[in-house]
Amino acid sequence: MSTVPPPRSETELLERAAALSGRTLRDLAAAAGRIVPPDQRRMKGWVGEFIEDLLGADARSLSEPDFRTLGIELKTIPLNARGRPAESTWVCIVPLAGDPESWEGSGVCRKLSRVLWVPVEGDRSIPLPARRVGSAFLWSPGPAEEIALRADWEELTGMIALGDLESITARHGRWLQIRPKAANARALTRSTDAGGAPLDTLPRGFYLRAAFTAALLRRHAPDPYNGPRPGPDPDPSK
DNA sequence: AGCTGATCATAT
DNA sequence: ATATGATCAGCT
Repeated sequence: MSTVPPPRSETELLERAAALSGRTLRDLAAAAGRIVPPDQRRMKGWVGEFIEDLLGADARSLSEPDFRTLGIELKTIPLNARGRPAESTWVCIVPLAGDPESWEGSGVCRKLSRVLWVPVEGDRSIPLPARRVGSAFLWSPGPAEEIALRADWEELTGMIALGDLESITARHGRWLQIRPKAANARALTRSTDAGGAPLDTLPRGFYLRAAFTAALLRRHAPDPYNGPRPGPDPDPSK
C-alpha cells in the first residue's frame, strides 16, 4: 500500500481523478496493493475512503476539507443501473446545541463551497470489485443553487430553533433533508429545546437529495463512464 | 424503483 | 460521544 501526496493544485487533482475514470475498483486496488472487500454491508464507507486515498486527501477524520490546502471536499456518488444517483449525499451533522449559525458560517455552506464529485457504479447487482469509477468534476454552487440550498437550510434550522426538531422528517426540504445519522436508534446526543432546556435526541445529519446530485451529473458528466463530454454517436453502419 | 429511517466501520 | 466515510433494508 502506497501513500499518495496531496495534490498541489486543482489541475493536478482533476488530472488524478480523470486517470481513475473508466477503471474498476479491482484494477485500482491491485495497482495500489490493496484488496476490495466483497461487499459493503460492513464497509459502507470503503469506496469513499479508497478514492480519498487514491487522490491524496489529507484530512481524514478532521473537520476540514478533504484536500486541506485546496479547500476542496471529496464526495463519491453511487450510480444505479440507470446511471442516476442511487443514494443521497451526506453533508454534515446537524448542530442541535450551542449558538445558532449563520448560513455563511454553517457546515452545509462551508462543506459545499467547493466539491469534487466522483461518480462510481453503485448498482448492487455489480460485485464491488467490478464497479467502475466515472468522470469526476469540480463544482461550486451557482447563485441559484445557493439560494435554493439556503432556503432549505433556513426552513429546517428555523424549525429546530422553534423546538420542532422531532417533527422534522426526511420529507422536509426540497434539496436538503435531515435524516438520522447515528450508530443506531438508541444513540443519543445532547440538544436544546425551544425553551433552552437540555434533552437527549437522536443525532441528525444534513443530506443532499439524489435529485440534486442527479441535476449536477446531467450538467457536468452526462456520460460518466465515457469521458466528461458526450462523444459522437456510434456509427450504426459499422 | 425511489425514499425514509436505521445502521456499519474507523479514528479521535 | 463526535466526526469522518457512506449504504442498508424495508415500505410504499
